[in-house]
Formats: sequence, C-alpha cells, structure tokens
Amino acid sequence: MKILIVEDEPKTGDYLKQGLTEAGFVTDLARDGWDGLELAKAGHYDLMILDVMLPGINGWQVLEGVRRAGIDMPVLFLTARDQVEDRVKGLELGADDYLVKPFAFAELLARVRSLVRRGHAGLEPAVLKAADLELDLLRRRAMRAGRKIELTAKEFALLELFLRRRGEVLPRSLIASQVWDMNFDSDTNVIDVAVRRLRVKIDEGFESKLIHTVRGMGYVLETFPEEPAP
Amino acid sequence: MKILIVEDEPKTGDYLKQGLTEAGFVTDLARDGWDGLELAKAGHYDLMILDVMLPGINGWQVLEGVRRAGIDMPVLFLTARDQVEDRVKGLELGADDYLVKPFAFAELLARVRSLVRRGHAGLEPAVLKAADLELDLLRRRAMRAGRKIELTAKEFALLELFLRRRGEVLPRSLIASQVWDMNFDSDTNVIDVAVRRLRVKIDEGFESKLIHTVRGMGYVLETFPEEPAP
DNA sequence: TTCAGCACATGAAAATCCTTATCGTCGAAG
DNA sequence: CTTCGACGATAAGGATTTTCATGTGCTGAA
Repeated sequence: MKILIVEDEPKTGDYLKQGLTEAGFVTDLARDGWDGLELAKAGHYDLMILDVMLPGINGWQVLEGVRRAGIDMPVLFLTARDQVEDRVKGLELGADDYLVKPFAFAELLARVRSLVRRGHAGLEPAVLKAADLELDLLRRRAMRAGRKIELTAKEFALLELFLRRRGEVLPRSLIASQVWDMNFDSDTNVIDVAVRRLRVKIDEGFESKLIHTVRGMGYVLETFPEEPAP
Repeated sequence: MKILIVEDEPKTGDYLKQGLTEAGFVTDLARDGWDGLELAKAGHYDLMILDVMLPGINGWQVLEGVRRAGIDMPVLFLTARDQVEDRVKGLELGADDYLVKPFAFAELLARVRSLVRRGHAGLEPAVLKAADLELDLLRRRAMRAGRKIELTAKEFALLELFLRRRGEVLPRSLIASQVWDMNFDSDTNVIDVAVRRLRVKIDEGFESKLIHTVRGMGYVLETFPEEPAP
C-alpha cells in the first residue's frame, strides 16, 4: 500500500513518514504543493495525506489539480485547529477525511487504514445524530434541540463512541479501551463519573433521556426508553 | 510469532487477544494458571504474557513451573497498581518485563515487540541514572542526591524520555510525539511549562543543573554544563 | 551601540480530570 | 414484605494539566 505525504514542515513530515513506514506502508514525501501534485500525477498511490498550509500552492489547490488530472484516490487532509471552515471547504472539494492538528498518531493510523480499505467510496459521516441530538465531528460541536452544548475532549470522545454504537450496550471495559486507551482497572469509577458529566450536559432538562444504565452490563445510548409502558 | 496469554478476566483476555491478533501475532489464551502452564509446556511460543492474579496458581508459580520445565521464553507480566513489590519479585524470578494495569495498548504492543525481537536476553534497565539523579522505572520513583522526588505522570514520562536520550537535544516536536502522543501544534507552550515544572523538581536547589535549553532547538539533559569555562 | 524581534521563562488563573466518600436504589433471598 | 448486599449515582475535593499574560534576555540588523 503506497501513500503520498505532502507536508512542508520537516518534523511533521518525517514523523508521518517514519510512523507509516513502521506500520507497513510504503511512503513518498513531498515538501511542497508543486512536488506533491507532480508526484501524485506520476505515481500510483492508494492514499494521499495532504497538509492544507503549504508554500507555493495550498492543499486545496493540490487537491483540485489532482482531481482535474482525473486521478481518483482517497485524500486525507490535515488542518490546524482554527481552520474549521477550511475543513468544510476541503470536504466539499472532494477530500475523504480530515484530521485536526495536533493529533495522536494512533488516530491518524486508524483513519489511514480505514481509507485505504474503503477507498474513497464512503466518506465518514460528518454529523452523528440521535433524536434531537447532533454531534458535528468537523466543527467539534454538539447540539440538542437547537441549543449548543459545550463539551470537553473526554466528553466529546465518550459521546462520539455512544453515537457510533447507538443502541448497543457498552461495557465499561470497552469504554475504557476506546475513550481512555486503557485496559480496565476495576477499582476506579472514572467512567461512571464521566458518564454522569455527559448526562448532565445532554440529558438534564430534557424530557427524553438518551443515556441509559444497564445494571451489571454498562451503558447504552438509545432514542426510546427501555421500557415503554408497563 | 506466537504468543501465549494467561489471563483470567475475560474482558482483559479478549482485549489482549484481539489487539495482538490485529497486530499480526498468533495468540493462544489460557483462562487460568494450570491451563497456562500446560499450554506453555506443550506449544512453542515466542512470548508469554502472564497476569499475576490468577485463580488456582498465581503468575509467579506459573513462571516457576515454566522455568523448571526448562522452557526458555521471554515473559511479560501484568500487575495491578498496588502490587509494586510483586513486580520486583517477579523480575527476580526471571520475568523479562512487566506492565502495570491499567495500561495503554500501545505501551503493551511496544514491549511485546521489543521482547519478541530481543528474546529475553536483555532485560530493560530498571533504573535510569544521570549524575546523582535516579529514576526507578519499577517503583515509579525518582531520587536526586538521596532525596525522594514526587513526580506526576507527565513529569515522569518526560523525565524518562530525557534520561533514555541523555545528551541528545530533543526538539519540541519529538517531545510532543513521545510524551503527549501528539503531532505538534506550534501555538501552545505546554512543553515549555512541563519542562519548567520538571526543572523545579529536579534541578532547583541543586548545584549542577541537568536540563538545559538549546535555543531554537529544544532541550537536553546533560550531566555537564554546556560551556565549561570561557 | 542600540533597537526590534524572537524565543524562552515564569507566574498565576482556569479548565479538566480523577479520586474519594457517601448516599440511594435495585434485586435477590429470606 | 423486609432486609441485605451489590451496583450505581452523586457531590465535593484535590491534583494535574493547559492556557494565558507578562517578563526577560539573546541575537541580528540598522
């Protein structure tokens, strides 16, 4: 599997190249937009990782050039934290996924694998929904019934997990491994506390509750109450 | 590469098996000490991952049985947080490495790879030193000039990095990727602040400073001052 | 030499996260 | 029906980590 990285900052570029190489990919690295475009046209890649901020021509322009040349490969692009609208724009231009700097390498790897596997057929949904709750993954914002909800990083990750696996009962060990990247140590109740904080934000003050406890098992996010009417 | 996992808690066991399988290893899973011992004797494994707390016979006993049977394979064992002395004991009994629960999977994978590669020839050093500073990785304790120093998780990780790469100038991007598992985003100074906190703890009040700033490059831990005498 | 600009240092406030302790509730057993 | 025990909810406290604002000193250019 061959990946083209287009990144001007040397440290980030080397970091990506090394990490992906260790993960078993073959990589080429372009240091600016022009080189990137040229390489993209010349070689056959399974994926392109594209920084938005580049000297010469920027990331979108590279993307546009690539698409104009009729090259059909998935594109993952990298944006800085404040370039939210850029991300939206990039997706409209035909990118397949994005990642906000700074990012954990594990996260990048997961997305790269996903894209390489799926091709750029199915873009990940940008907004997850359940009833009147919406989680915008691009803008990192949550809303319920039209009201904006502020979430911390952990809360966001937790809610994202719940929404991605809506209706499934998630045992604490699963939540721990996904949200905390930890193998579970049962003598703590971090998860209970985190779920509570999330509940306060997304359920408190609303008629229908979304997060439900399944005693002895874990937690579920469900649109309908467990027991409709006795 | 074949790995034997001995772990009674089902969730942890499955988690390990799945994760390692995805990482390309072949795994067998034993649910208690007796099964573990039997499998270890029967099959040819490149590594055994051994939980200390097991029903029937405990981890050390399994280890002892394995060694008695003349089986020579590296052993990585898993301990709970409070079983510090157990870890020390386990290493004395001939384990090759340990991991404290809860642990990040990435950490486990790194150690597994290291052990599979090296065999159990070279146990990682348990104590890192520089001048009169010591960092005990087993007991997670730091001392300087005989005085105990309390460190937080981040401080510990940072100091460990400095000690492992003593004398090397570490750019911020490297520190970010190692200690924060993040690709670097230059508009923050978390690293500066973290380095400062560490400095206060290990250098303040001591004649010779260990952590030095290299302007425009990063930080180094060095025993000798950069410029001896002008 | 002086000044401006940049890099790093520092202190303090704010945000987040984890721990601990206590209370409540559900379910099973008597 | 009552009691007990386990599991979960909740509140409060504390520790850690991050952000922000400001200070200081080096370096290179005028």
